[in-house]
Amino acid sequence: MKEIEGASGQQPARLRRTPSWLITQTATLAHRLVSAALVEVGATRYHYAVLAALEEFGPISQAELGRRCHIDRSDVVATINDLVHGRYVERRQDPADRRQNLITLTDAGRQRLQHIAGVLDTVQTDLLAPLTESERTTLTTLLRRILDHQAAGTGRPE
Amino acid sequence: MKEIEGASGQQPARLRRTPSWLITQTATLAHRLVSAALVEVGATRYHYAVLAALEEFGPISQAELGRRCHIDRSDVVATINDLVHGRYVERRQDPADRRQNLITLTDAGRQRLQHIAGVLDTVQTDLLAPLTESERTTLTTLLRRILDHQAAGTGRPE
DNA sequence: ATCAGGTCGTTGGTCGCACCAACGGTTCTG
DNA sequence: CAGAACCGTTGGTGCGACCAACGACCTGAT
Repeated sequence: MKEIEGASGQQPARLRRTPSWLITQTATLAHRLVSAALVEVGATRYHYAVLAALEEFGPISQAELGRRCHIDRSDVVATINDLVHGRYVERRQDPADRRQNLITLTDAGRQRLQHIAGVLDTVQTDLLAPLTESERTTLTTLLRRILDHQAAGTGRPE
Repeated sequence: MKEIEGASGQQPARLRRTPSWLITQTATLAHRLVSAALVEVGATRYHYAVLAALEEFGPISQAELGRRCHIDRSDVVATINDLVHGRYVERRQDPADRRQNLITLTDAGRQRLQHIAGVLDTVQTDLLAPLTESERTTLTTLLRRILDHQAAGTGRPE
């Protein structure tokens, strides 16, 4: 038998009061759920980000993809390799600027994105279960504020 | 010169609407800031967590430390090794149960914790700069709710 | 008293993510 | 035309989170 003793497993209060700790902790949790879900469909976070960017912005270069999704150029290469291999995107040299590759989303890619988005949506509702609808938007807003602030003002100019 | 062009670097809206994405994104940001700060004092997240737990709960076994801080047993080993090497904790076998090591915080360790906490505090205020005081507590509360819910109800019983 | 099953510390890996340095090819700019 | 800047690519680093397996040890049921 297991006997769930509630007395033992308590976290240090100091950690519970440290926002950055809570953020990374929550991220770890989200990470676990998202990863587990993505692994099942053979995808990765980078796949999702890149597909989403391509859907929204159309054919675009790898460097631009990296900038928009905050992914390192070198990691974009591997991601595109994967996606090309799965026929989700096409990579071809931009005739107008032979330094660049133009990445194009295929129909299969669009489907793929839809699929992954669905998977993530499921995880989302699971993760945010304890929050009301308005709380979720509040959380989203606060996080966005932090990110935008850091992107614009302090820190790197995105 | 750098010329901060604001027109190019926009993120896909799909990502901006995906909470789990925002969370991991924010975590990455927090991670970057925290790491940079911790590296300067030669510490790591695990160090902080372990020290905080020892301060709050007194002498305790490595397994228990792992449980309280959500750190894998094997990673606790390395962390304690580091801390022992820096004279911040002492590791000795529990005479009552020779399977366990009892980890004790030293005075230097207490100081160390204080120091690290100060560093993290600085990062915190930087990270949460765009939020008002009440917004910060809101954020903290929401994150806590998510974590507690997952720890208690769904998922693992902590 | 014994023995199976559980716990603990430890070793030795794996994997994803974020990042950096450097290279050749290309384009832009002075 | 020369140098600066940019692109894709290769190769490598480091942290954080995990997992499997081992010997030593404790405990409970028989």
